[in-house]
Amino acid sequence: MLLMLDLATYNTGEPVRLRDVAKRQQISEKYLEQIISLLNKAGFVRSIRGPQGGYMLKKPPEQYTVGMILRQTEGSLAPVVYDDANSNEREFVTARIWTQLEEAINNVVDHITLKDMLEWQEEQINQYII
Amino acid sequence: MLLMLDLATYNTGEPVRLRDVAKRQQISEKYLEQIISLLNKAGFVRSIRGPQGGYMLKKPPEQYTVGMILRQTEGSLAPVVYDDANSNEREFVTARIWTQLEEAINNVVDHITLKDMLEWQEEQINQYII
DNA sequence: CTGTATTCCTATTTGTACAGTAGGATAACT
DNA sequence: AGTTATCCTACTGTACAAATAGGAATACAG
Repeated sequence: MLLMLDLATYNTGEPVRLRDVAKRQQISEKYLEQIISLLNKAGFVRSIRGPQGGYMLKKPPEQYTVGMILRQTEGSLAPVVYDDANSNEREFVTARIWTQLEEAINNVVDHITLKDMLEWQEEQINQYII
Repeated sequence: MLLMLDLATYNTGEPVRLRDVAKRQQISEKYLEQIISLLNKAGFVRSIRGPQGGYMLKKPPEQYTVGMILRQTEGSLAPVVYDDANSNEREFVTARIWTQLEEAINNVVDHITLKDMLEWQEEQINQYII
């Protein structure tokens, strides 16, 4: 999440190195590698190898929702993965709760884009100035 | 959760033994002991020791929300516990997302009562008859 | 064409929270 | 007194995210 937000923040046309993201977000470079690998395979970012290489968002920030990103980097968004094989009588009622929760969660994360987050960052910076 | 639903289902005035809950819900009795201990300390159930003992809901099913129960049995409901100590600039934006998620989740679980779940159970049983 | 910077790949370790196990102490009914 | 149930506390297992580690592949710069 912070990784994608960082790429959006430095979305200048020049590729962004993981080393810089790691330094800014205080996350180990090795860990970022694994996360970005998923985002790369999902086609969310463009990677450029070698010196002056790095990563860039493929699309503008408003086209990435938090949901899209989390679904790639975490597995599912549901607090409990609903297992069809266990859909017996005993769990029918709890399954109904998980479904409602999943809908509520999706409704939040699918309506927040990277652009929204960039704007929140702006607001925060302005707070310090005033 | 299934434990409280079971107590609600067999809410006749007679105490319900954990052994019976364990058998019905296929959860180990020893595990149920630990869960009910939390619910007991929270004042949600009345316990009666000795032979013919067991547990009973203190209040009618419509006065227990899923949120109340989960907050006792699980720790917090938030997918990530928001740590004030880390509320620095870096996490300001993500904290805002967690807050929105928490609100959405609470909005779901605080509006489902044990009575609702009992009714869902009824619906399910009727399905099999028809 | 060589050296260096970066992504890429895969395996291993660690931390942690939830689920489950175990053994016995305490209380109350008959 | 003996049995039935709750009560208490400590330990074990397991699954998953977070983090670490070492090296292979690629591409630029001189």
